[in-house]
Amino acid sequence: MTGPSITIKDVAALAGVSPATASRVLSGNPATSAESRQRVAAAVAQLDFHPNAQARALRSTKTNVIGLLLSDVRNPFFADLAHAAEQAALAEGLVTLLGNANESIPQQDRYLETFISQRVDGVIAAPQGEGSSSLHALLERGIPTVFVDRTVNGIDVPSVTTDSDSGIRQAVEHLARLGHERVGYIAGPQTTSTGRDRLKSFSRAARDFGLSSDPALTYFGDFQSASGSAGAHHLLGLAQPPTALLAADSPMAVGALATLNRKGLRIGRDIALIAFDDIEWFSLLDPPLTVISHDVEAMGRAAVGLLLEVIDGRKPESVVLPSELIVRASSGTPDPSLGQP
Amino acid sequence: MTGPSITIKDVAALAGVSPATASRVLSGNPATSAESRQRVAAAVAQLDFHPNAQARALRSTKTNVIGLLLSDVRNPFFADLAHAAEQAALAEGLVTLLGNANESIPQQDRYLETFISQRVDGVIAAPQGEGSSSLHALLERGIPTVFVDRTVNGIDVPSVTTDSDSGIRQAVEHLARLGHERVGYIAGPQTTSTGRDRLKSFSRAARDFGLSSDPALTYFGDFQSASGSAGAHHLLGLAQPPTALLAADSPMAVGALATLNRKGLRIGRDIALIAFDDIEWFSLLDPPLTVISHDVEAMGRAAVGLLLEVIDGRKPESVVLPSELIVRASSGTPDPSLGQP
DNA sequence: ATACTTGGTGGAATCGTTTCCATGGAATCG
DNA sequence: CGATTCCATGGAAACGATTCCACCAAGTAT
Repeated sequence: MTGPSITIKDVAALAGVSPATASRVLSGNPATSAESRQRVAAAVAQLDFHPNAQARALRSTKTNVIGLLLSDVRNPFFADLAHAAEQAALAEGLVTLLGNANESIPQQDRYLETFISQRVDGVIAAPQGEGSSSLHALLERGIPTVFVDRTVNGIDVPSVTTDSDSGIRQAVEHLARLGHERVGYIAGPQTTSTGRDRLKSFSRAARDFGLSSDPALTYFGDFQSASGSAGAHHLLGLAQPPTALLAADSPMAVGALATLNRKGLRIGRDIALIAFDDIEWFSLLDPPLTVISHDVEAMGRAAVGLLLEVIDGRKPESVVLPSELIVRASSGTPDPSLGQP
Repeated sequence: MTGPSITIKDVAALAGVSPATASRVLSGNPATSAESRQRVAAAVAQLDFHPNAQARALRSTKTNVIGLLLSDVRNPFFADLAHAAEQAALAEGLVTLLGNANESIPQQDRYLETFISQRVDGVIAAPQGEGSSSLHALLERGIPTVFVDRTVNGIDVPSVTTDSDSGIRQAVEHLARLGHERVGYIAGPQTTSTGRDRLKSFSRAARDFGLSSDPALTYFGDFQSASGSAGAHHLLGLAQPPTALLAADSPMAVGALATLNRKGLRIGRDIALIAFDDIEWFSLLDPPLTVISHDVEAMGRAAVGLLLEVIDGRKPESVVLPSELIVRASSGTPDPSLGQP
């Protein structure tokens, strides 16, 4: 069906030059005559030649491929991030090898091994857990790496993260002002830096603004929607249930929302709900959801920018992007009749 | 920083065998002694050897990489599809190179060229428009290709698509039963097969069930949310506005939803809304959205299955998956006071 | 015993590029 | 006008794996 594929030798032969010259023309090497350039270009067009990226990479040790490792594209936050990073990379002439770790360390390792074997020029990762062995293998090989969204303790690579603290603090203050005293927190997994940081911020803010610091008000989820449902269910079943819920990411907020709806609670009246991560349609819900928002697009772009610097051999500073509260109708005044059994 | 990388020769030397034998051990060739296997394995572990995928692919003409070309990962439908396909591929030992065409033909071509250069083992594509030049280049090279979600007229490759007709017909019948006569349709771009097929199904069903076939009731969007907003705005501004809206994909439905909310219309009472594509949180809206649902997970798996068959040199039959209406509260009885200026 | 498989092995060619090095001609300089 | 630089070029050696081919030792059939 498919004959022997056309190589640079065929192009060179047709153009009447040597493969070396053809290669120089193709790579834009200035040491070429106008004549050669023109003839090679014509031959390339005529043969519809596509250089073999494997052979090229083998010789030049540059693949123009980067690896993007994240948890789950189905999470809108990561989908936005993937889109932003991929588009930014494309603008720099890099294509993206996508790895979905599915919040699973073995699968993360699987993809990191693949990235190493593929000799990617660099890796952008939202790492799981505490430095897996493959993560160390990556760094020991000196493969340029940046972290995005999350970091790993004790691994010093440039990162672009969100300053969750400011947004969470605003959210807690907002709830406190409205008179909430018991706020349930659906936390992310404590094996991720974002999970830990956001919980810490929440606890500190709760203390600072005089909210209950009852540990029973914290439920540990896994950043996926089912755990948000379970968390809301659990928290509302407490002897002293919270009057407001704060979820550490959007899928868990969606899960919590489902539970609240199922229980017939009126959001924004019977109970307040705030989500970390803004998603386009959160503002379309009834009531619209109060959220802690951050600029995911900027995060993706920044990650690619940092990675390019690392590839260039520099050691860029990490970037921390702000977060802020966007108040909508889902966070209302607590109902005094609640929480009084 | 990073020394000369370790090659199979280093492994062979350490194991006291030839590179040929080491290679055989690594690729599971049975013509190896237990002794060699054991020694090579030990050397690989000790050196933390990762074979160079480029060199391997160059010689063996298999990359174990497939290209996945789709429109936009931010569209939950494609995110689900990407996730399903990627996981299914991974289970077969293939990694996925992701290309986001962004509903743009030049960008689609850019990625297809990349896939060709990367010598991917196969391509799963949700194609834009009518066979671009790069799409033909792909097929002329005999690169195994399957279409997913969409097809292209005149290009005969196996595909896995949704039978939109059944779902749309059910939706139209449902609306007709409720007494709706003027149903606005927010169509997808007519440069995609899904855009065309769904419009055709809608028109036919509208005629069959006695709905108005006023062409003004069809608005042509581009499968992205902004066009859904614009479409709803336009349709509601007609002299005889529709009492129900059907959007051909979920982002456009979200856009329409935003417009309806902004106009203060009560969905399910003042106006009915149905979306093609079910999204987890559509059932969480107030009111929950009536949708035409199909199994995206199955679609992704089927696409990988077909691709593997094509790679194996077979010529599999295309797969058509069913769609069905899921009635929720957003599709209600038309308000008789509407549409009577 | 001789011939003939069998199974493991190593040497060397090969995949398609890039890049080092040498070369030859034209242009520039003293 | 001869010597030097400059530039475009081609030949050939890499890059790191796989795989063809020949080989040798040991086992089996004659």
